[in-house]
Amino acid sequence: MKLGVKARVEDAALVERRRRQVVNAAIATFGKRGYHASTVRDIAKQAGVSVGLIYRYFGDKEDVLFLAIVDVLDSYRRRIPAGTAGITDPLERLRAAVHAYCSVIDANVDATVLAYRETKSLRKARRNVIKQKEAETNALLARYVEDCIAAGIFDKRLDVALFVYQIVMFAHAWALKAWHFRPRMSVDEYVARGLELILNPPLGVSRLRRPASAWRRTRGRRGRSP
Amino acid sequence: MKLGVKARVEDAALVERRRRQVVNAAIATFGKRGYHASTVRDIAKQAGVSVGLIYRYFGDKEDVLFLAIVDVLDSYRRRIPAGTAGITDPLERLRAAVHAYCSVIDANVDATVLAYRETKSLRKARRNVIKQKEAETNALLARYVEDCIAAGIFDKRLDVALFVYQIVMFAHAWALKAWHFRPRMSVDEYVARGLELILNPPLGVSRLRRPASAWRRTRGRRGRSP
Amino acid sequence: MKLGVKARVEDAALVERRRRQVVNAAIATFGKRGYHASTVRDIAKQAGVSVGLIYRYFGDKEDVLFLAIVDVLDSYRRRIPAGTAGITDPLERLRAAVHAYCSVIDANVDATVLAYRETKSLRKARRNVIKQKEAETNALLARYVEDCIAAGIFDKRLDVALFVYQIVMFAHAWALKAWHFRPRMSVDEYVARGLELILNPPLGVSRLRRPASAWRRTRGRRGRSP
Amino acid sequence: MKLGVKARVEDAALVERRRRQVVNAAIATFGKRGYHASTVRDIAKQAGVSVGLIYRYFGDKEDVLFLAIVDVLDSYRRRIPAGTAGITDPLERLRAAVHAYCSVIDANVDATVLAYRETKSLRKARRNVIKQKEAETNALLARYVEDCIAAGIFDKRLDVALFVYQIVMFAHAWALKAWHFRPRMSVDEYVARGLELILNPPLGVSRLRRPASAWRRTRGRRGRSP
DNA sequence: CATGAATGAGGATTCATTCAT
DNA sequence: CATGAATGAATCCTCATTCAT
Repeated sequence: MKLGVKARVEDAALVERRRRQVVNAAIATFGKRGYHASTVRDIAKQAGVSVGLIYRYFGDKEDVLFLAIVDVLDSYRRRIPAGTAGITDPLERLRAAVHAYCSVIDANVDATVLAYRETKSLRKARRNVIKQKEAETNALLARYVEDCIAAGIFDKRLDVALFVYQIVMFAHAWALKAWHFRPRMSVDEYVARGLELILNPPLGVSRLRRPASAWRRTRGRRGRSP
Repeated sequence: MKLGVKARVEDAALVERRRRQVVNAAIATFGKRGYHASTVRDIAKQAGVSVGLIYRYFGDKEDVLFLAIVDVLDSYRRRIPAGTAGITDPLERLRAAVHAYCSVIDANVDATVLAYRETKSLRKARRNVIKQKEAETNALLARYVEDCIAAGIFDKRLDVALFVYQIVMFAHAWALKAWHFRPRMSVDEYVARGLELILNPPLGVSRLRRPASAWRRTRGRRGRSP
Repeated sequence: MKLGVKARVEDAALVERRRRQVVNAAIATFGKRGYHASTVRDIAKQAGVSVGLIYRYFGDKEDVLFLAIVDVLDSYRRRIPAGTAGITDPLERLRAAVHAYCSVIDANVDATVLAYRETKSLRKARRNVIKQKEAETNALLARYVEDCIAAGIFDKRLDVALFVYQIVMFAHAWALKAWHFRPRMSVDEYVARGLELILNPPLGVSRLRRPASAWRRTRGRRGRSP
Repeated sequence: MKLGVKARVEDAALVERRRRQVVNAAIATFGKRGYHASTVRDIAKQAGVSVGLIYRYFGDKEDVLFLAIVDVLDSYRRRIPAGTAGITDPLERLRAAVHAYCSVIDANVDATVLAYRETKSLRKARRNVIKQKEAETNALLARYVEDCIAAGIFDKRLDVALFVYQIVMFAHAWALKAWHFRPRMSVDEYVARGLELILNPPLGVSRLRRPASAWRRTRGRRGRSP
């Protein structure tokens, strides 16, 4: 009864296996044609099972979408730490994390776009689960960023929350704007050029302390005295 | 027969008026419930017209979606220049453009998300029109960025293409992640904090470190020493 | 929105007409094959309309069943008074009522059986409406019976409630056991023989007053002198 | 291969036992939710066996319904004689039979209603078996009635066939109109009051009036002259 | 030009039945 | 003999689209 989705089959291992089988097919199908345009029959065919089987492992079509999206988000949370394993230098670790993030997305462009397009097709409670999953991934990145701050690599006044979102959007953009980027460069190049743009400012550049009220407008030339 | 959508009614002015009426209703309806979950009846009711009428001004439901998305994208292209009118300082103009962009999006969060979610529901030819519209908006921003470079405010080696996309994603994020940002800050604060993050690097900060294997063409140390 | 069933069409007269058309078809179809075994398509075909149309005048298949059963019961309540119009002699009026009741049932055997079989397929609230309708018909008969008592034709100690149910069951039996009776006699004969059985005792035969508690058991010899 | 229902299991005693187990579950389940609304899984669960097992002892779902209804009718035929055992007075025996009949029905209201509702769901040949069973029960009662006539308790011109049906309908009404009667009286009271109504005429009461056109063979004035 | 009643193809879902273990 | 996972035909219902008024 994982995440509120209940199966009509007991054997937990079988449920796990069948659900993976169907979810993979669903990601492929939804990813290609979208949720509403995909029929349950399409998914069944793609998964090589009968329509009936799907309904023995999922309550309804929305359940399939839900677990598909959860699966995508979980793969981020699993692979980002995997991609940074063993790296101790905080900045290199952050770079590696971004690279890992973009790589998973690159391997799952359709799935990522799916998560964006169709989360709204879920009922509220489930949208919240999705947001929670996303928050967890963001927390991973936030940790790496904070490590950089702690190590003195990034300025301590860095706007961490927004910075993390900048990274997230950068990674997601590889999927959301794949039609633009993919014909023009590899993920690796994308990451390299993107990090260049994103990282330089935090990189030890001192930020003038600014009064809290001073958001917006006039920002004087700055920093980095020689 | 604007953009390949043809009406069964002659009077051009009427066509224009009716289409606007329907498109506005469609943006509201699609934005709230999504394209597939919205019925043509929903749109008709929202627009205060009959279902039949819609089919006299649009070929089918997809036509409505198409013109709705086009309308959204056009509003960006119209309002960004409007928001920068009269500003001569290149950097301030860019800032103003970003602010304008985020403001339009703020005023049309649902519509923006709609464009993201449902562009894939259009047939290929029309998706390309949408991409073209988006490219035009991007070109607008690129122009402002290049003005900054020309004015010596940004380093001439700035990765303009990616930088523009960074801005675009930043603006879109306000809609795509509205559930996160909106409860936490105003658009104005969002723009101020975001520009802080985004603009600093192009603002001529020397880059201290480069990845061992420098992606892409060599980039010399740079610029803009005081 | 008669009886909680709502149409998606405004024109009340049209709703009335279409519903009658569909209900008639439904009574025929349900009556022949039963509710569950009849498909909405069957009903549509029988009514000479499209499936879609049915759903514009009824919320779902159960609504059709409901209005079909209501229609049957209403026809009883309408035709029994019609069959007794002008008859002033209380006993003759009761006889006429029974005859009318059995005649309507004879004209609608399938529909009557339908009401018996499928009322349980309705949700509780609607079952109660049905019961109410039935009670109204019973009240009609009860009135006629009481008139006979008032006229001194029936003994005033007659168990009216049960007597009415006896009549009701007698009438319904013509439908419920149609397979038995119909090959053996006409409704007219059925009514005549039945009334013979049913009416004789109340017909002025004095009933020994019996203590209220004496229900059941020992009933002294009566009538029937040795 | 009882009554044309064949098992895929040899052991006759086992077949008997399993079928009883399943039939009991089926009566409970069908009785509660009706035949069509009950799934084979429901029955299996209620019986504490697997779905597969049911198909080893019954050909299909209809077989289960058939044997369930047969079982109900058989219980009538078994318990009516049981309820009259040892009673020699013909009238008392008839009274006892009616009481026994109503008591079995009271103990199986759902099952009785089931037989009414769902007999039509059986194919013709089986409906005939059911009718035959019912006829056998009726024959039982007819015998008791005729004994009363033979004993001179009932008039010999009594319309036996219809009189028996009157009794049958009276008994069935306790189930068919249970929602009405059960809250108002006990079975015992029901039987007592009902017999009062039913028996009086056969008990040799003179018939005062006859319809102008006397249906059926002439019936002379009888018994009990004033 | 505007309306909205009517259509019916298409899709989600259920459940009787089979069969490998 | 017993199980229950798997199947897919069958059904309800929706909704884009048409067309007579």
